[in-house]
Amino acid sequence: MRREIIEQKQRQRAPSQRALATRKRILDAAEQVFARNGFDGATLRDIAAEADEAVSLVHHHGGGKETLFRQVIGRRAEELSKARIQALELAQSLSTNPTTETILSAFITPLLTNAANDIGWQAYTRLIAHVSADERWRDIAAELFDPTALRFVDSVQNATTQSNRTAVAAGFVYTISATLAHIAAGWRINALGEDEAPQDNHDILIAFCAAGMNRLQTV
Amino acid sequence: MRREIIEQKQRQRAPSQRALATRKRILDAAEQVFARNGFDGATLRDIAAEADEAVSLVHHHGGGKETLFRQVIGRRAEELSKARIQALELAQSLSTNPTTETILSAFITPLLTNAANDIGWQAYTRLIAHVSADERWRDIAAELFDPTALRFVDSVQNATTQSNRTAVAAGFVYTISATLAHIAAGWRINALGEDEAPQDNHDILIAFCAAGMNRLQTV
DNA sequence: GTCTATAATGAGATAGAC
DNA sequence: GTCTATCTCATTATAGAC
Repeated sequence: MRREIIEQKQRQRAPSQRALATRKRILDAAEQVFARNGFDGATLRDIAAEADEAVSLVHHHGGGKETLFRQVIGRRAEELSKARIQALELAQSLSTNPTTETILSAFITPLLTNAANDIGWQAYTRLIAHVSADERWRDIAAELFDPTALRFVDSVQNATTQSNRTAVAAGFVYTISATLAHIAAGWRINALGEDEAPQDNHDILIAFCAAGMNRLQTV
Repeated sequence: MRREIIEQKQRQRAPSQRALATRKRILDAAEQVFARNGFDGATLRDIAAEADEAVSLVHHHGGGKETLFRQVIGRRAEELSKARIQALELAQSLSTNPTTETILSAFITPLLTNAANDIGWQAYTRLIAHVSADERWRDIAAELFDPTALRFVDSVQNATTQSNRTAVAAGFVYTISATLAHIAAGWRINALGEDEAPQDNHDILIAFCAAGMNRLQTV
């Protein structure tokens, strides 16, 4: 019947459980491989192997390499932003003037906590590092991460009574950068610390960044 | 004559001026392209186009993609290390107890000054960022950058009378990370600062990192 | 949706004349 | 050293049977 055909175009049949599971496994695999090798270093074959699926299925669910990358980035972005905003609002409800340290902690801790417990989030963190470091993904950062980041920059500017907004923004980018190094460059910290202890201490990171921020008041 | 053939193997004819110039142009081009696109994103064809040379010449002088990459990294490493050590020793000669800020400035300023005046050094800075962020180049960092970095970690540990060496190493890695962000992520700083002014202020960076370091005394 | 097969492209590397 | 031509392989992407 004609009508059925038209309806199919408008509202496709809901995906089966198996299809959804396949799709999830492909996105999970892509997350791992992109995080490990970067966008250019990753291949659809690697991803297919990691997911134990056919290459063409990766293409089918992913919609091409770049679309797949953007899907993977987008998948956890909203959850992360919500957790950050929620932590910020909690801090603001507890004090009318939260400290710089408290604000930065609200930004950093949700990501670090997720990453500590879940290899997917751990990979996602490295993905954010790739996006943050490569201007080619500027639009992704602008769409998915900047709105939240701007709220935090506002709050920090408020907390430090800093009139130079660009300085605050710079400090915030340094903070983001240090956070990603904290997670992804543990090998370098161990090399320079001449120590095998993989000390994953959030407090050191947050103290470092908050002190740096506060110092900018007087620059 | 047999003897001539043997001599050729031992001591090859010195390269011509033209060959040296070609080689330099290829290394310069590789520096730009690797910095722009990363190791995986760069192609020998891009490099050849940038150098305006044949692809096979890139291969000839570069010795393959990875060797070329290592050559480019190695080319400026010694000069950078010397400038850093020299700045450190100067600071130490002026004061028996140089401040954290002075020490970090000795590490950061040579690179930033070079990068401000020379597009080759600017590209090189982004290359260091790639090497620092990717564990796959761990051996390069260990060989070319860690010896100098270790001297600075020692000095900072001394200046901050910090017993927890891993904390100092962590702070130092955060500092390196922030420095690279300072140079490579100006676009992000502008986005979050809601400002077009490309404020390249070294003082902000150094103040931020030194304050962060000093804060670690009490963590 | 799934899978096999294959197209189409672009990559790094090399051969050999000059 | 230089340059043209080419090899070989891995890549993304698609076609079409089930």
